[in-house]
Amino acid sequence: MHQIENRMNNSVTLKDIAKALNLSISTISKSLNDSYEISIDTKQKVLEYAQKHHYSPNRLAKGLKEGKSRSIGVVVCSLDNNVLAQMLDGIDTVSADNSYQIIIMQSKESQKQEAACIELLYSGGVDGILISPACETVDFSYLISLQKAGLPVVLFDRLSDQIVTHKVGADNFQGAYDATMHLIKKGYKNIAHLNTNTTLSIATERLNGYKQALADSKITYRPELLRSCDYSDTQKLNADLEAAIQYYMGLSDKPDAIFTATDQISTRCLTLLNKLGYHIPNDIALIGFTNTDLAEALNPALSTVHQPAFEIGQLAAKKLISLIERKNEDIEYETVMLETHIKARASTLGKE
Amino acid sequence: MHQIENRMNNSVTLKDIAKALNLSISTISKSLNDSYEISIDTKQKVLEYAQKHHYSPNRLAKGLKEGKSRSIGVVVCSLDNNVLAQMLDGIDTVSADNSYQIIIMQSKESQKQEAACIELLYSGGVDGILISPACETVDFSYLISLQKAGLPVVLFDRLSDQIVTHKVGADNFQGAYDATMHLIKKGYKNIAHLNTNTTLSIATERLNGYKQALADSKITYRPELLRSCDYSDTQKLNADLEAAIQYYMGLSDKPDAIFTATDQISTRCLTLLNKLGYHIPNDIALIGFTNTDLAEALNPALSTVHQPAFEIGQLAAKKLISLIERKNEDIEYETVMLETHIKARASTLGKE
DNA sequence: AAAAATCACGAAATCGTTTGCGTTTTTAAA
DNA sequence: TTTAAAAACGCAAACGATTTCGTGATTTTT
Repeated sequence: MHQIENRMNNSVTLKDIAKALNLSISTISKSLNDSYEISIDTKQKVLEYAQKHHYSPNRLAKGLKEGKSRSIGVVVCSLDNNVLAQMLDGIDTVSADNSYQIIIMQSKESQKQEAACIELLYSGGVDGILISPACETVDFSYLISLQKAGLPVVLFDRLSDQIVTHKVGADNFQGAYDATMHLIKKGYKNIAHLNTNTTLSIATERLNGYKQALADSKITYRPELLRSCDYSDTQKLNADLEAAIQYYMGLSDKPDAIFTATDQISTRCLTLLNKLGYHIPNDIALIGFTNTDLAEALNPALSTVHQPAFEIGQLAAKKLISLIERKNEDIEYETVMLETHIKARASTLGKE
Repeated sequence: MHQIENRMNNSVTLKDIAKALNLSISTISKSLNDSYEISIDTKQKVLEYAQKHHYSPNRLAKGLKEGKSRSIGVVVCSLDNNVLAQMLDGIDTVSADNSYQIIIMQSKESQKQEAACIELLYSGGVDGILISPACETVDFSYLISLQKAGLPVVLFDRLSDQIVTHKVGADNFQGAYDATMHLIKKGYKNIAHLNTNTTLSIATERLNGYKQALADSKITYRPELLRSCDYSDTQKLNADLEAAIQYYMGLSDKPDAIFTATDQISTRCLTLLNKLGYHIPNDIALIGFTNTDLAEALNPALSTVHQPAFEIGQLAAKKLISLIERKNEDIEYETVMLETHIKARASTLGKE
């Protein structure tokens, strides 16, 4: 009874094959693993039987025995996110190529939930963790303790100085610099910047790029042109954005262009500007970070800073797998920032 | 040596706690599972020690023992897909609430790769599988054999008659019907339909809804207004779409509106129409299935058929979990089709 | 005070693998 | 022919958890 009830599924096990072929379990195992200890004849028989009966090793048992599960945990703030979806695609592609499964979990931007995800992944025996930290997350001590316990961790997308490991992201500073420079070259002088209210690397780096471009162009940075929006939920974000736009437009020295820092902010800002009746780019120009395929089709076509999301995912996964597969050697951790690309479109057509 | 090397990670095990507290492994296990066999004092001590040392049960071991892994396999054609991302979000939300992990795999629309995914998930000991089949997939026998072997399977998004189980999707027929009716009410008479070249349920149902709406409105269905585009890759899709549009516009009796069947087709069609210099909706109106948040911001704002993707994901996950958790009872399988919603915007403003 | 019941805990089997080592059989060398 | 060396295979422990059953110790009942 019990031994049948508790079977994971009806799949054949080594024991089944052993019984059927009148051999021992270890012989079966070794045959399937092509051990030198087993004769060719026996191997042949075993392999044949195994294929005929669709034997596939139980990953749980194998994982338990070997101390690894050939699975990678991925923690992101949300699945429903353009850029992240592309990164996940990249991660999955590389993982699949190396026969790793990925287990994706959502932090929903909550530090607490993120910790729960990591905890679950860890106890689930993942071989490593890929993480794009929640914007709430300031304390990396938990992750660090796991890392010290031997769990390979790689940061992607959103990076942090608080933990020493491989990190893969976009060159946000340069991207922001280029975007701002693009505006300046197009003749815009009063450039506003809409960012998040977080301390995320992507936020600060983009802000710094913006500032640097201004400085290099001898344009004085006007703090009143920087607005930060609540990133905790969509409702608040929209409200903050609308307030920011109204604020900008009410300024005596109005901005003539906006550089937006994230996907969400960029597209919503465009929507809101349209809704509030402002003409882009005549009333105000707009360029922003976003990876949407629809930039071209927007009203007007939106100039964007495009990041190589798929490639970031790929590289991050490669880095993690390399970490997993040579745990012993001591490695030099590196931070890779992939180039972004400016796609100039109608929303930054230029003055006059 | 070996017993340390092979440790999954440095996390504490029951054995560790047993040794530290000078108790047996079974006592520890029972304490943590709040067994009546253990005294309150002992439980207290064990619990305290466990918490202090961040004990968390090894999921592999637990899964192996119990014959289940508290994980759900999800197979989709792609991660980088708006609608699917929303569905995955829904799936994940419900799964997390019920402490299941989800393992997502991509079929990339390949039947072969899909089979490999399922195989991997099965041997990985998932407790059930959620699948939106690849468009190549015509043969469900493999999935059916696993199902017969006791693996709960639920179809979502793309449904099929070939397998008997719970199925959750959008009411595609009604959605298409409503979209076509919307066009008709707005005064359009020559309504073209752009669909995929697949035999997917979502494709045929939407086609049927389109036809029914025409029939109910006494408009004769003109087969020459139906075009199917290659869905295997983006390149071909774009080429086919452009050809289709040129074809439509070259017709002596040109269509005055297009109803597009999928997210990809809808947004690309809009982009292409703009690119080719046609004015929407003056030259031709457009309505299509898509869930993009950007419909409002497109040029022009795109009328859409919106499907409750998140809810579909949620419901599918609920159905699967119910299947997993009462395997024994015999269930009546049902197919649920959630309502879609027409969002009328500028791209179907109406004639004159 | 003796018998019975209850309580608190430990030993051991089990899930499906892998693997070091021992054992038997065959083959090669002395 | 005797001995040494491969070759081919089986035994058993181990991974970490759960669970059945058995066994002393304590408490309750008679």
